[in-house]
Amino acid sequence: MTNYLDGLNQAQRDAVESTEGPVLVLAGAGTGKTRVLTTRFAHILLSHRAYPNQILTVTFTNKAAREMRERVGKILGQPAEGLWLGTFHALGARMLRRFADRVGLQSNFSILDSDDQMRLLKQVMEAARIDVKRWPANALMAQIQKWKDKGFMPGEIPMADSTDFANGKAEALYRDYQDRLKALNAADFGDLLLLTVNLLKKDPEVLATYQKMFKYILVDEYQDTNLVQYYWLRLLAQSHKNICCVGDDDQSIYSWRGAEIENILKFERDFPGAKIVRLEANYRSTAPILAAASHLIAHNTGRLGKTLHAGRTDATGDNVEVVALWDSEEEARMIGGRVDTYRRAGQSLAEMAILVRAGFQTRAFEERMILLGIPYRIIGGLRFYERAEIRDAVAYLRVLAQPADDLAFERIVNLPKRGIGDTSLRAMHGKSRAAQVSLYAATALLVQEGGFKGKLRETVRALLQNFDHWRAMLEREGHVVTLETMLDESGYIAMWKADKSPDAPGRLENLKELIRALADFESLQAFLEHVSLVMENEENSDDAKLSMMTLHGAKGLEFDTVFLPGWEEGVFPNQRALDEGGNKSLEEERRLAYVGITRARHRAVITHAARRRTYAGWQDSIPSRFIEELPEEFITHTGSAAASQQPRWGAPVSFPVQARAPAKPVASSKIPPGTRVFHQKFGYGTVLAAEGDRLDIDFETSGEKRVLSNFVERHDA
DNA sequence: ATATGGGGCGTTTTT
DNA sequence: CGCCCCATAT
Repeated sequence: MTNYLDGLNQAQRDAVESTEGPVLVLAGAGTGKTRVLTTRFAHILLSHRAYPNQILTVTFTNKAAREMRERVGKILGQPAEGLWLGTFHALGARMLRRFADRVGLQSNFSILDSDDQMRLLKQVMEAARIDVKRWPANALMAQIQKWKDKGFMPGEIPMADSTDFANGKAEALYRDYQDRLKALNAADFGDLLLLTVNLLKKDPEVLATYQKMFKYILVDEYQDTNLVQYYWLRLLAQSHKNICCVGDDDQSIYSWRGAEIENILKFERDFPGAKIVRLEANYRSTAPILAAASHLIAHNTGRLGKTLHAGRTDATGDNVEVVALWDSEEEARMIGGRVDTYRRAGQSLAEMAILVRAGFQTRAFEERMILLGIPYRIIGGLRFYERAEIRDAVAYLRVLAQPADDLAFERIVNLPKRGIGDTSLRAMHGKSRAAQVSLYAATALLVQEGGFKGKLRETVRALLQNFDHWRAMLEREGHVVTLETMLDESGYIAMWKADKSPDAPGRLENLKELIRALADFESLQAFLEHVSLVMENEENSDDAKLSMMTLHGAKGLEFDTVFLPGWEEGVFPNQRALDEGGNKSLEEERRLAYVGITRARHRAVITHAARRRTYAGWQDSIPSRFIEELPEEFITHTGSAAASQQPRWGAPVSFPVQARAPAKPVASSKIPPGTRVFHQKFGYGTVLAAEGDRLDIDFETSGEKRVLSNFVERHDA
């Protein structure tokens, strides 16, 4: 029974066995973080320190939660059930449902997705007569989310976090928005945490319930927690203080979502007497890959400091490749070719991945793979439940489960088209406001009072009758049959069958899939919870496919071969991030690069192109500064656009550990107009003008371009 | 009430 | 470039 501890190294074992008191495990990439977490969980159980439901285990993604659940089950030798194991949001929802009445909700409240949120907010803004042209709703949404991330309820916004949005009305709009949510018996994603923390703060009984219950708390990816999540953990851990947070400050990549890297940096202060365990032996990657990643991340400041070393003896391997290409199409061709080559050499497609900075980048590769006949899968693209047809079907279910859900009702009231248009909807809204009831109830009232005319009246009456009928059916025959019947009788299925567009069959297929999935749940309620919080692209993932995903989506995964395309200034590091967050964002981009490289076990291929196709033609680009930050001795430079006559690419690096290296305007002043220069991508040219760190250069082969000064070398005659 | 077309936009990352 | 939103015509 103790063999689960075998095969752990000293540090890992320490992390597993230090069960009492606060523990921070600093786990570098590939150092067995998940293994430590799951083993620790099993250890607590098997040493009889707690029952399964007395351990709270929090992860960031559903994927991680699922994996934990599986691995724990394996150690225990039986499926792990009744656990408090899940994402912050799922666990928050669970607590909130139990005590919903204490925050003014009913326990069957709906969870809104971002689309619903936006529509609701727009309605709120309209009602407040805000000029939506001047003050865009998405900006306010972002602001509200930021407030929620920090744990502020309306009326609690400190001066420092106020905004001049809509002439200072933002906070009032936030309050309106929350009021509307409550009236709809709904919560948005942020509420799942915000309202729960508020509840724990304000209600000693609830707090005591959970504090007593959770003897042990395990937290994955602690570096990505934001303030509410931190409050949530601190409140729950206050009694037993057995909290173990696992994280890696070098992999903190969610600051845009409110993650506070500070949380991990100040753990010792928040939990006095905390023990710190460092996991530094990497068992995943070859020495060159580790060296590349370590060298790169060393350019960041303010790290807790960890030194990854190879934990395996067979860690030799090929250098990390940096491939310079002429344009983005060649990049796609080249990577497609490599994938094909490796596949023919016997490597499984399942062991290869293309990791991009932003979702749209996968498109070029998709086209290429289709052409080559290489099966691929996009991970984290449109999630299943975000597809229109799924959201429509779910909206039907929401109305069924909760008639007060106006947003769902509005979505399907005229879908398929029934002739219930704007005018009718406006009448319903009017009645709803006047009678202080939901849209659904207001519509029923209108029908009773003879509010609709002629054919419309019959249509509306029929729709309401249908819902009564389906609701009765739900009682009698269960949710699966009901959904099938409802989609059929409402005409929704017929609508797609009549649709001639090429994706209609796929949508029908998705609906079938939804019905199949529904069968796995014992209640409609449980299913709706799953759909809004958990449901992902659950492809039949048995056949080997090449994976494509964003770097964010790749965190926690590993592959034999990893392709990292688009390492160009503006793309990666991303221009927006740079514009918005300056050096702080640059460091986060660098961490993202670190995450990318460390996904690779044996082979990492970084590429960059000199010209990239954008929506409006071609755009020139220069190599990412991150490329210069890699250790030359572990890098091999190749590619059609690499300067073959140059012994080393990007040779003179004059800024050793400077984070914002290329921003130095010094270099350009040294290169006056008229100077003949050489650029790695564009070849020889003459400087036309110098401006800050940028040079306008007339290249002999490619014409006029603006480039960063430190990418050119002087070539005075 | 719906269909059609022009115009204006925007592209980071996710629970 | 393609998408979404809005205004106008039927």
